[in-house]
Amino acid sequence: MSPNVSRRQYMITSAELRNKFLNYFEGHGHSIVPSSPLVPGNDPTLLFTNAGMVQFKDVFLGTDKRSYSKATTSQRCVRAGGKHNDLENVGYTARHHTFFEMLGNFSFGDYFKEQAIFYAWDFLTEVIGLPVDKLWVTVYSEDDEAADIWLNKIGIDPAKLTRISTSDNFWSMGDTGPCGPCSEIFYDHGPEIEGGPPGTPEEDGDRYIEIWNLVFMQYNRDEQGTLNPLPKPSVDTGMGLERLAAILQDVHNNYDIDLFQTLIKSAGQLTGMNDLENKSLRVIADHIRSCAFLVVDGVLPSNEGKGYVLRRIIRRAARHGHQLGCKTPFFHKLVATLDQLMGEAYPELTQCRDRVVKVLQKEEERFAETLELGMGILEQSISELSSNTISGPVIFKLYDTFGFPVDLTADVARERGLEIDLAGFEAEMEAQKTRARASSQFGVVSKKFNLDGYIATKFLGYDHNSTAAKVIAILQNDTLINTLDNDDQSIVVLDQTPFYAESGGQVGDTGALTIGDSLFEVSDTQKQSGVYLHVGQLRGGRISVGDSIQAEIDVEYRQAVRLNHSSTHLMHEALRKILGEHVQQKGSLVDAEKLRFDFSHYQPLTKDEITQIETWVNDQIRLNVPTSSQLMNMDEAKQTGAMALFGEKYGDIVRVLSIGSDSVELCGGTHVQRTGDIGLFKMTLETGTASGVRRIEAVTGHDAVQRFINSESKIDSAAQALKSNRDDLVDRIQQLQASLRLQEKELAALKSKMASQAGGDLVSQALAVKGIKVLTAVIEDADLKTLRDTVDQLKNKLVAAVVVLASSQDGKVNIIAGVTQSETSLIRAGDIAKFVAEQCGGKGGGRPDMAQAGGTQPENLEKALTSVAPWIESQI
RNA sequence: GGGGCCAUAGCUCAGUUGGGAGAGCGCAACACUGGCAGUGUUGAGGUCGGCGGUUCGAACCCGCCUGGCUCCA
Repeated sequence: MSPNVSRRQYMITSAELRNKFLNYFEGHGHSIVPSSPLVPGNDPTLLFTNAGMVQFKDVFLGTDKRSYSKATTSQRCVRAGGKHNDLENVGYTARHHTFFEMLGNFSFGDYFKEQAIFYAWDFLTEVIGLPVDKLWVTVYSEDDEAADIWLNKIGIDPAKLTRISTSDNFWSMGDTGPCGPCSEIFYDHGPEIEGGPPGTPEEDGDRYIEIWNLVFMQYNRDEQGTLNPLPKPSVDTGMGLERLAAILQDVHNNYDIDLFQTLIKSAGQLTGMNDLENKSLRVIADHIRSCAFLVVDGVLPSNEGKGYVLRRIIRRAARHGHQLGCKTPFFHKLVATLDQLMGEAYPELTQCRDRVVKVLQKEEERFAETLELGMGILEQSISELSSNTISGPVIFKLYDTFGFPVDLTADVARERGLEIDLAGFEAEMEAQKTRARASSQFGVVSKKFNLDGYIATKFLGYDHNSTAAKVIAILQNDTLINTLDNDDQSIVVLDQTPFYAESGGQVGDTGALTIGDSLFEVSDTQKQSGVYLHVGQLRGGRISVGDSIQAEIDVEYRQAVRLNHSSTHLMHEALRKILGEHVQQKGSLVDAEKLRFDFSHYQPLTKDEITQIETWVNDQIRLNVPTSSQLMNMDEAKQTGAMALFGEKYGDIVRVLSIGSDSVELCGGTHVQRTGDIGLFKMTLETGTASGVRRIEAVTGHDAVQRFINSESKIDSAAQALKSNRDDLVDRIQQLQASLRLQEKELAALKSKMASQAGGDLVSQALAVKGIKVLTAVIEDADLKTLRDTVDQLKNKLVAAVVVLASSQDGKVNIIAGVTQSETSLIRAGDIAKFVAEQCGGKGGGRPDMAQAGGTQPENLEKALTSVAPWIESQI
């Protein structure tokens, strides 16, 4: 194809462009490597994959080898948050995205500068036919080699080559390691758009857009900052698919390319928004890509780390839909469109499609509730605003209480032209952190002791309950002592021990250290850099450093802990089997009384799920299979498929524990020998601790049996008390409740009827005061509601009247005063009620036509009622 | 582990100086209609999550508990 072919002659789609790129480099001997997941496999410093080279990092560093020396990828990337890509901007600018695809070619010690530059130029000008005069090139100021290739081998116009001396054109992975100069290719969108060429003061304008960055890794920077030439220089390039597509489709804004337009159209249909230029549609179109792929790559919405980023993006999309008037979940429905657009290039999306839809929908539904609530509160706060700034406390409350993300508050503020007090918000946040820290005190051994010079304690507790050991050190009040002879809390360090120190959620052992008649009671065991700390008190005698003592754990206590710990593993497996593979341990506590397990799951467990889990675990117990543990290195452990905890640090040698038919986990804890030892497993609690995290507590063994016996006995007692049997118990209770309710209702009806009769008799007793009938009376044993009903009836019968009825019960007086509607302008019921109540030692109030009062002096009631008529006469 | 918010009719929710438990939808009966849809009339349906406290009086104020949500650690 000639370089001068007009772009307008054909329209290349994003998908075609992606293929053209990969095919071009495959044709030049590159291996097409699939995009790696968005969650980087072994790089904890990186939140998400944000460039094509991430999956090759170890190859560039030389610690990983591949079967190929040239590769090409279309890498999915996420950038959300951080200084380079503020989530707030996405959708409002032409080129900010949370998700984008990076096209790249890589040479691992194969070709270098000349070939890399040739490929780039050849692809741009020959394969996809960009006009030469539209391209602009930069090189690092000191990179004469690259400049020479551009000018003399490629033959570009010297006026269109800029030497840049800033770090923009010198790339490095970190403070040390591979680094080198870059050469960037820019595209000129034309003079009608503002901005100058790279290197000029106007370069930040939108006219010249960087499309391809070629990184030439040729140095290794050592710790002194010296650049040493690499024996095999490498190449890493990256080109944004969306930017390139925009150029080829003759549009200036990335959101105008085919891929986004299809998504925007879909989003428009789903939200009922016809204006396809609407910014919210762009936000949604952008966000569906990052959200869908994050879920594909195993991220679930949560309140921290990666999950929190995902949740914020989903919720931002949801809010923009909401803003368009779409009040029901819609976002997840876009997955279908996205799958059509990108499923072919990323088959993992198609595979996980149903799960992605489910996760997004769930989060949308959950957010819809808090959104509605939060928006209402925000609207109200804004309407009450005295300045043009939303205060820190208000932002914080929205965030803290309703989970209403700060960037959404900022969005709303921007739309209304309001400022937000971010500093105030941060202050509130800091206060909350301080509060949380202050109240989460650690146990006795919170302090770090200086234990340098002590060798790690030898742990014998997997096979022994007791052992002889030598006292290495004794600590009391944070100081080392030689001899312990008082009963203040102390810490004893031994050379070897059967005591398990708290770790992996399992509590430390308790027990005793003895020598002769001396006894040290161990109440807790902790460890610090391999040194075991036996925490406890001396109960007699004395213990000195150097003593040979007998260390013995509390066997019963440990056994209870073992049952709970092994059950935790079985339950973890059950959760994954029954709820799904997304279940991940978020926290675990195992002590002698119970086990507690926090895990990621997006909704409360149903009764049925709980039953299934309990059944599965108890089935495993009855299988009574032996457990096994093996020490092996990490690579071997991975091959066994053992489950490791994300974010947990493991040593080189790990302990792989198999329990029951399927559970294999890395675990240093103590466990039963056979599953049957557990005896019985029963869940006692299922609750939530944070968004997306559920907590289960359960009991096992003796405690579980005891619980069962207690429950049985309670059921029997209840059945007996209700003169029923176990099977009919629930029916019987419902029956009794129904009959009780019926009787209460009959009683109320009866009371009302009696009052009405009593009231009828009273009509004739009304006095006439200045044309108003005044009626006062005591109705014995009438409650407030009865009095009220009677007053209403009397008002109806007497037409223009004041009615005061009262009753006394239990040393208290109830008073109801009523005034017919037309007389309320003359006298108010509230005043009458107050007048009467005050004479009976009480207070009262209410509406003009009806008021209610009470007092504590029934003996004064008669007199007070008699005084009503003269009082009214004096008032009107 | 420490905070915050929420719980009112079958459903969605309203309910402020503490003083008569409400609306819409749904449900039932009746009327108009050949029938359905529809319309109208009437009605049933509530331990205001539970327990305790303050008060003459609590859906409302206070404390504890249960459940859900949410933030921090």
